[in-house]
Amino acid sequence: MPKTFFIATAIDYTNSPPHVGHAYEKVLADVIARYYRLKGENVFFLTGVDQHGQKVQQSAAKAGVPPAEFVKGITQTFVDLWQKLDVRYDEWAETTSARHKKVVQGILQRLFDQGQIYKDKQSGYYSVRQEQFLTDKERGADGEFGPEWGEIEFREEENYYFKLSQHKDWLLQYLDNRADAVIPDFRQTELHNAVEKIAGDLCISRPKSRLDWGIELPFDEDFVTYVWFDALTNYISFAGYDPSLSTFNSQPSTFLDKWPALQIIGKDILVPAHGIYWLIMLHAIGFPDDQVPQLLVHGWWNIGGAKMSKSVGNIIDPFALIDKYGSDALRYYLISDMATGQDADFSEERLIERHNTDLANSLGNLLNRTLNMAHRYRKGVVTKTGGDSPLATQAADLLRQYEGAFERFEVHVAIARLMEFATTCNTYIEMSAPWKLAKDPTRSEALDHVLFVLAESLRIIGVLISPILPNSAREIFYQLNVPDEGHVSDATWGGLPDNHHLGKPVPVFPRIDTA
RNA sequence: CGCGGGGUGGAGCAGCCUGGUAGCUCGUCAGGCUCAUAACCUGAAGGUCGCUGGUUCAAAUCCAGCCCCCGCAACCA
Repeated sequence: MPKTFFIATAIDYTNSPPHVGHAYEKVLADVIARYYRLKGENVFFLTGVDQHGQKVQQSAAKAGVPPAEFVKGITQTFVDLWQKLDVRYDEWAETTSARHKKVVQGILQRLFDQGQIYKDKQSGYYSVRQEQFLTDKERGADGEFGPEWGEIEFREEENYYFKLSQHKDWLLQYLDNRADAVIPDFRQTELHNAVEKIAGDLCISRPKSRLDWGIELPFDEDFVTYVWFDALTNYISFAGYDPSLSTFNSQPSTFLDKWPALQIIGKDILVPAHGIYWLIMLHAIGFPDDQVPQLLVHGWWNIGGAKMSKSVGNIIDPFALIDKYGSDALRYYLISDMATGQDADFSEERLIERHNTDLANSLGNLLNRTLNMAHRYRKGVVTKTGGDSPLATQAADLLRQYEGAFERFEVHVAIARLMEFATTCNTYIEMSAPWKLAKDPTRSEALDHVLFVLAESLRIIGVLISPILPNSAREIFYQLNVPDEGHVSDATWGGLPDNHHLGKPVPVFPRIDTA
């Protein structure tokens, strides 16, 4: 059985509904997942929600409903969004599920038994409002804690700690030995620098007296697990990991077939959550180095150069965009207009521009004019002729560059190459001027050649654009009257049969009018 | 001396890892075409690739120093 390509996104926090940033990460994962499916690989795409924790407990209390009920409502908005955006995942992670709880507790118990978790007493200044201990890092320039922390009191509290610092050297060595542990590489540099500064251990519990919306520690019923061992564990608990089997190789084959994952996360949760805590957790429970997941770190959508944030109130609602422009238009904008790993600036005008320029004017119009000419001059039937076409060579180059870009997760580059090919086809039409050939009976074969070659080019574009625009690709196939292609090998020249009857042209990407 | 990112024609960006005539979209100007979604194609104007040094036959790209902008408490991808 072939190895499964496992791709996971961060799980979203169910404290508030999704914004366009959430949408980006899931669409990026979906596009990559669809690309691997197109390559014929088994794909396991995992995404979901993080439902526990303080903020949820607070928000629920504020809304006057129990946390479980509150979380259910927010979770549904995420599910609805993925449905609307055609994000097709294979497994859905919810941290309140019994299945997940069992794995979290199993892992905690094992680490506790191994002496990796210990109890300790912490005392210091504590912010009641923020529900956290404050360190000197939180002090302002004047040496005092600022008003944002509210009431400050001195407090003593017992908690459980995970021996994080014990694994620091391992993590440094792992990062040194694997250049692509984190993509892009500057993020790996950032992580490496952060790891070198690891000083203390990791607090992994909260006393129930101040937080009870979480998973109870298996060895102490007075505490719940704090976010790290709860949320991060989802990547293995929903993939079939069995915590009762202590060695990695004894894990069930359903798990071993999938793992390790490619994990897509935002730049804010690389350090320390995923880059440090998660990787060390896996190492501590016995995952060998070659089974440590690769982290693909993406940037942020800013608004006019400023960070998108609730407090500023510049959150972009993805539902409104889908209702206005459609799922494919939003998917196209998000994926094409951001260089993977970098930040980008979100603007609705830009979304419209990219849609009109690339999809309507270039690709959509190419399909439309090709089908129109085929119907006008040849009653919709295209005939194979001898002779090579420059487009065949270009298509082969395109495929090679497209695949190369995807292997590096530079989806924006793959899209750019696709659009360049569409432009090449448009230029080809100008050069060969089919409308002139049609008037000259002696050039009949040349006309057949041009029309056939264009239809074949469009078929290939349809295949290659399907991971990004699943719905539009289907429409393109329908109008070309070819099967809904399912494999990247269909993107090689020569797939279109002779005497092929093309469908009727209907604009696939109507221009978005702003006037 | 904290960490990281960015500084490329009027605007927005790619290229930088793996040095070799500076590319894309929008905008402007001129032309062409008429199959097409007022779409398409060609050409032109417009850039000291933040600054200063260095390496090299050759630097936007590598190295050093400097300047400016952004992010690194929380909400949060």
